[in-house]
Amino acid sequence: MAFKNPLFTVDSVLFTVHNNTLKVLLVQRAEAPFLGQWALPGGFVDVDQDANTDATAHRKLRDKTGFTPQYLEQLQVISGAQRDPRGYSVTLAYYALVAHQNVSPKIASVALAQWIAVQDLPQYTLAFDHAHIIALAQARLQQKTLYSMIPAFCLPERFTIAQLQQVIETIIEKPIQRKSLMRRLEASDMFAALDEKTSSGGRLAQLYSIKAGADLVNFERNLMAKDE
Amino acid sequence: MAFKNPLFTVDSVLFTVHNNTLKVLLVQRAEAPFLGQWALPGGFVDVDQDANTDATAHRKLRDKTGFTPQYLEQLQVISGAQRDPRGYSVTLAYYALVAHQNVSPKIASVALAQWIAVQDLPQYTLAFDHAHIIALAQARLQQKTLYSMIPAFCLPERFTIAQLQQVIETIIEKPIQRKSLMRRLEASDMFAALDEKTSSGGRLAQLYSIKAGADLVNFERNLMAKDE
DNA sequence: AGAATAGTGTCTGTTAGACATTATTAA
DNA sequence: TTAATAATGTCTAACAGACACTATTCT
Repeated sequence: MAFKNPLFTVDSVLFTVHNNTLKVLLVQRAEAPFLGQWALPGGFVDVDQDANTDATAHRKLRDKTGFTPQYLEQLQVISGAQRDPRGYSVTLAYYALVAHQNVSPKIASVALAQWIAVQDLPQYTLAFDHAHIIALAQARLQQKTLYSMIPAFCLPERFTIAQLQQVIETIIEKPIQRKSLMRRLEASDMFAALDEKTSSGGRLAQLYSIKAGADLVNFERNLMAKDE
Repeated sequence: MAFKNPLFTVDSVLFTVHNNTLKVLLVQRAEAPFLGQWALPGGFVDVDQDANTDATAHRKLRDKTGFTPQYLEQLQVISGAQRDPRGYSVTLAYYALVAHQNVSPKIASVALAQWIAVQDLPQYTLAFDHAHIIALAQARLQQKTLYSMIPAFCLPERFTIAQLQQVIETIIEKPIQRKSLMRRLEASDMFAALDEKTSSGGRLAQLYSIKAGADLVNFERNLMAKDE
């Protein structure tokens, strides 16, 4: 076979929500090209270690955060001759979600990894076309938030409806009706109401958790069909 | 970098609808492994010819059909050590749509390519995990048919609502309401009513075509939310 | 006229949006 | 008691499903 095999890498856009801000995990590149610049965590498939590319994405994230994300899904492949100075490259991008407090301590200990607010990204120069990949991932996350409970994977194990609402509103950058959220939470059958409530300044709030082994439910309609 | 680069290939699941049957284009493999068996059209990226992997998919389909599909979209990456006897492999699968009469004559002249009804696939032994990839593509096509006009890309340039309805019902394997389809056709603004009608046994039917440069519209709800 | 197919009118069902009302807690 | 937050009740809006009805064409 006379074909030059293009470079194949796996990169992940790991999101979290903290302080009503959507953040993405970036690492400082330790080698050329783009040495020292911020980039998505990722790298080459290790054919001896990784059962498949999902395993590659998980392994690379674990190396940087010490943790496995609560949600991980393929985004898309980006490819071309110009996007990597080393030559023609093919990158499989994933996007992932994690609760902020799950990884926060670990991150702090790795000086080369850092959460950066998506809204601040214009102030950074990212390696490769990683800014573009993050934009694709954000758009996909926003879209999926309209028809699923995917934002629940940004929350700690026990959480309130108000917390879920906050995370959703942070992701889609629009307010939603609490009532609509409660209806969906009920209908999805993904969550269990715990025998516990939590104090929040007024009436105690019911705590929920994701049922063990619950699949992500897709609703038949989107929230917020209207533009504002 | 000490990593063995895995094999990277691009394969496409090209669908069409003919005689109320969903069909997929398969080609007979001309080389080992799986020599002579039916497989998806695809192959290696040619870094000198292909601007990106989309171009690879297009080129491979053009080689087999002489035509460019009306619609082409990434499906997902499938990877692992066991799926190709030559070793660890990574395949980017696309799915694509074309109007049957656009490629039919060309196919006939290429003995190595053939349309096979999806419902007949259990009778065939496909190369690699291509049967699995086709199943993934079919599921995605069905899902997307519920919230977009994607089936329009299986139709000739000028078509009637009845034809569109037939194609949709073939893809999702369920009947839909003609009225609902008309409402969506109107709302989507993707189609132009031509100054022409066509005879079909009764009242003449309005002909439509996809507006030049029209983007595929996504609706806010799915059709057929109910299971039957 | 009658059969066949195209297109419309309109009522129902479901679920999201809006927002008022009630419930519960801490200070 | 008051402020704050949680939860519910309920009306409206949008749009898909159902299906009757009208329109147009051919034989």
